[in-house]
Amino acid sequence: MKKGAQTQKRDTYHHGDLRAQLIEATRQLVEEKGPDHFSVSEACRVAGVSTAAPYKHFKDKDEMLHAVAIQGMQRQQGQMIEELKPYQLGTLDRIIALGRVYTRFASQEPGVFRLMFGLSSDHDEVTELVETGTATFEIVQLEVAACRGSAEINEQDVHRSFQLWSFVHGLSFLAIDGKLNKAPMPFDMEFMLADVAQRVMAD
Amino acid sequence: MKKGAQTQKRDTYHHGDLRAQLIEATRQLVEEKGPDHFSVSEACRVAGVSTAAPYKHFKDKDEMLHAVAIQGMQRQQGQMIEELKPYQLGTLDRIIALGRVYTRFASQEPGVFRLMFGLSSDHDEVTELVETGTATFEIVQLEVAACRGSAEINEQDVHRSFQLWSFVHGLSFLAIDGKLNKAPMPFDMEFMLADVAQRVMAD
DNA sequence: TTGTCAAAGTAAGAACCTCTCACATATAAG
DNA sequence: CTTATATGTGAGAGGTTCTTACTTTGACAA
Repeated sequence: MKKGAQTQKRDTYHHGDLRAQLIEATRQLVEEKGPDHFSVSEACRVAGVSTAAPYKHFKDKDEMLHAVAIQGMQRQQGQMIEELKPYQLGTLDRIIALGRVYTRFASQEPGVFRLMFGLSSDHDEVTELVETGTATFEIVQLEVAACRGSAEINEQDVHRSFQLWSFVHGLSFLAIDGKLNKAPMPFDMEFMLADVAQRVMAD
Repeated sequence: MKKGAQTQKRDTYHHGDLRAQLIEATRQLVEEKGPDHFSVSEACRVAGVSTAAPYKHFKDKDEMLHAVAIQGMQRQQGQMIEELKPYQLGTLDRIIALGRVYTRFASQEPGVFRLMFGLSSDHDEVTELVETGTATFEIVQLEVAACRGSAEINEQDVHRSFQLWSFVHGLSFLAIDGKLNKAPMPFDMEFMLADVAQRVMAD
């Protein structure tokens, strides 16, 4: 008889890979209850360890959340690279694909997405988070330049990339906040992405 | 000798206007420490009452935060109406003005802005919040229609309004998250707003 | 003027929470 | 086999949210 997926039991004193399991438990709980309303002790219960255990692996609660945010950024970036594959370099479809991944990620993992951007915890100071974010934005900029037929990013490309990022970023938040379904007409995400991509990339 | 703006003293047993003062204390603290890291007891210390007092006026912590979010929405809406005044009806300048208020509000009150949108607390169920938000979006839609020279909002207007909203919403978040200053060139917010407004409103 | 009631405060405490400390146990390296 | 180190635990200090029973006070009817 299993005792609820809630709590893990273990026969060894040492855990094996507590750090990874705590991150996973944190991710789950953040998704379930939201980044606010997450508690370290609950993560401990899920992982089946004492409430003191996490502090061997993380400085504090915020660092646990940071770890989940970092993994989220990496997952998001991975999905982008994957999604680009079917499309030919230099096409608008690739820009649209990046936007699709962004909004889809937010919809599928709203808790983690909020963690990545919505919290006030000083993310500036988490270098790994900043670096992953910068790398992802680099991908966008390169795609925008490629649409011009260039491999070099110029000032206009940066500008357009920020416009695209702002748009999908806001769209994602509005989506997970449930603001889009209040519209009088059905909301067509794919059309919205394509329309904006075309407008921003137009001369 | 004043005893630090920290704690209010009072000679009467009854407070007078505790609800309002608690909301103000909450707003201050949310701004200072961020929506996460806000504590009811600290607000009580600021207001100079026992930690049980708030529960005569609010169901729980979340309801206090909701109250601040609602006031934020109302303040934002007020600023929009004010900012529109100098500009002639039906001009792009009015669209730009709305965007300017949105991003400016976020920059000036990032804590409250995050509270209004960034938290997972079920804002759907706070009718006053939803209603104010809807009313504000109505203003945007009317301006978009007016740009077409119409007083009626059609489907395309709704569509464009969502594009504009998404954009300024995302831009605001990126701004308060400090993502915009990483750019290689200086970031010109006003130009960005104007450029996007023009692109979205173009035929 | 006075009696009573409801509104709005308090003190105390239950049930959480984060994080620290001293201590226990297992693993890997010599 | 011994020992150092990494990784776990139990206990607890001090903070938090929220409830309960009690107190104070202002308002209003008699």
